[in-house]
Amino acid sequence: MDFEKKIKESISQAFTELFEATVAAEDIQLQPTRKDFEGSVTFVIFPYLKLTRKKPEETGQLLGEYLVKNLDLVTDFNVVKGFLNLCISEQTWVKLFSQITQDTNFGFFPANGEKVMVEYSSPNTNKPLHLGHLRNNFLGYSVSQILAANGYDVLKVNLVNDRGIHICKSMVAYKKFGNGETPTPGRKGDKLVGDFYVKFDQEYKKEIAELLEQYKAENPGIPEKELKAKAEKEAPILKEAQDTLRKWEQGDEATVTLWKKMNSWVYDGFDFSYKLMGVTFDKYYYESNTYLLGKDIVEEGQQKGVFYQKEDNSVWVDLSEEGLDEKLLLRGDGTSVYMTQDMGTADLKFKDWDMTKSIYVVGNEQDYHFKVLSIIMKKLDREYAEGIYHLSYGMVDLPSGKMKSREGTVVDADDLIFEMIDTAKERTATLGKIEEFDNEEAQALYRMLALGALKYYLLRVDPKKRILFNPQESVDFQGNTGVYIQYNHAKICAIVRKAERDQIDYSPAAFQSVEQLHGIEVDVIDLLSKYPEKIQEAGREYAPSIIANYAYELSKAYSKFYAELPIFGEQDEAIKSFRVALSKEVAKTIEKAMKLLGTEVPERM
RNA sequence: GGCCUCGUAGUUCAAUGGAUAGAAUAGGAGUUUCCUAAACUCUAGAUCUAGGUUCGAUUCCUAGCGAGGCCA
Repeated sequence: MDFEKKIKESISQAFTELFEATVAAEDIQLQPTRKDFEGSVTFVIFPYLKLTRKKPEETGQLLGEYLVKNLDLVTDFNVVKGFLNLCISEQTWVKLFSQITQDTNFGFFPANGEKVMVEYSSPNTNKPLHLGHLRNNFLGYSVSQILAANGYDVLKVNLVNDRGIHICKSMVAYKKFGNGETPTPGRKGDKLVGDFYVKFDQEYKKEIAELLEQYKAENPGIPEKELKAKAEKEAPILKEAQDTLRKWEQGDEATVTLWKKMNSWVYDGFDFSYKLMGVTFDKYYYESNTYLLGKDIVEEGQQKGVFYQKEDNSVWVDLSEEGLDEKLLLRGDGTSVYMTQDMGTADLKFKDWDMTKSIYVVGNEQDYHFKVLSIIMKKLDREYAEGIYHLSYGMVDLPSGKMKSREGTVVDADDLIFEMIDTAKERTATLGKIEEFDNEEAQALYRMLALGALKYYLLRVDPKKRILFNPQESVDFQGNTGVYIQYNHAKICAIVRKAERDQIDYSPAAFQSVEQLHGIEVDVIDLLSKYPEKIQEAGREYAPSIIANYAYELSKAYSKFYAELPIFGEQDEAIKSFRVALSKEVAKTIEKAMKLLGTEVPERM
């Protein structure tokens, strides 16, 4: 912010002149003044007492006097203990606000020439998307938007886990029980395939139980645990799935054809869900193309002496220097592990997109995995390794505990969104504010509100923390919610429409003469001016929650302004113009911030 | 067992080492001849425990307790 820089410079100057001490302007930290005290900006004196060799109150007094004398924009000050609170002139606020309104790129940073890749979603193709995926998708999409606003060239990618034993399980169950079923409008492809995955598990459990009885009869005296483990390995349907996987790897035509068919059903289902939730990707990767990558890197690591081979030919990396243990990179029989693949994919990504940062939006159960991946790529001197960042997020749990797709306790993504849309519809109907909407407009609004509520709910929380989701009461439409923010936008749109109708000029020229501001107006300008900092902070921390909380704070400040101060009832034309302009700027900022969260805002609601 | 993350009002979330720990919700009390009451105002309510570093700790360090996760 412009005037804060001036204050810092002046404080630095004051230290030289008053105390013969050197304090660099850029090292000086200012913070917002607490609401209970007079002033807008606060300088904390405590850390400098050794330099000034005076009591905090005295130091504050001297600095305060200096600033008032030397800086026009500081009109007054007060000192409370070690805190110097500064009052900023109202002309300064009006000027600052006027600059903001004229900056068409406010909150967007120019291209910085750096590329970044954000990998998110990364679903398995054996089941539909659920609540946990929603958190992932919203986070990934939002972080991409935030980084783009910070000037990065962002590529959003989805690495689909389309092969492996899980999809083979669905295939086996489909072959056995599918009767040639195909997706229908009422049963999307991902749901259909997911149902067969569940069916597989049911059959598998049945077979285990049967086998266990048989083994128990045959082997009296052997502990049940052992027998059960054996049954789990020997169940015919599992064998069949493993056999299917082998056939797939050998390129067996019938197997590959069925695999392709079932996956294509799933992709159609996912496309629908992604569209519904409003997320997009620039590029897809498929594990069926990447799962064999990485073996050459293992070799490279051995040659460089970073990895080593054990007697059974397995390859390992020793991470004890980093406080971790040894990690397997290639099995004795030469087959890959997940890490092998991820190493290969990391190189592939870099070849495709030459990025300085590579963000992986993946749940926190993989913290260890990504820690290791990042260390390994550094050991291999990959230039992008420093930029690897695991955006780790906590699970979304239900009151009943963890969601388990096999046990049917998942909250399905589509279902949840549709329920939210219904809730939005009901609430809107109760309020009866949109009678003039046609059906299409109404549907668009319901969707906007539903997704606004849901996205805000999942994004306002620090990603690291796990979320307890109570389907009955969690996502609200009142209070600290996405809908509250959207509501403020709609209210402002009504103001702006009226201003246009009344032909009110709210350009800077019309309000530059304003000399007196209400405290709430200063608060709103102050918040508006902080928008760019918040964008930077959110980009630095990969934290949409910072944007979400900011959007709420701004809305709340505006709401208070709206309730307490008249706009069109104001007699002074300049003030009236100013208040319209202030409203308009808040709406613009809300819209921008919400867009970074992947959320749209309505003009009426 | 080893390692990682989290622990703040009844509940869901905030707080670059700064002042009297903010919101929302649920509870209590109010506000609509005035621009959208999905709102606003007032009220009551919390830092897991014990040490340490610091002028100052929700924040950093150590130990413990509790929740979740990862690795065998």
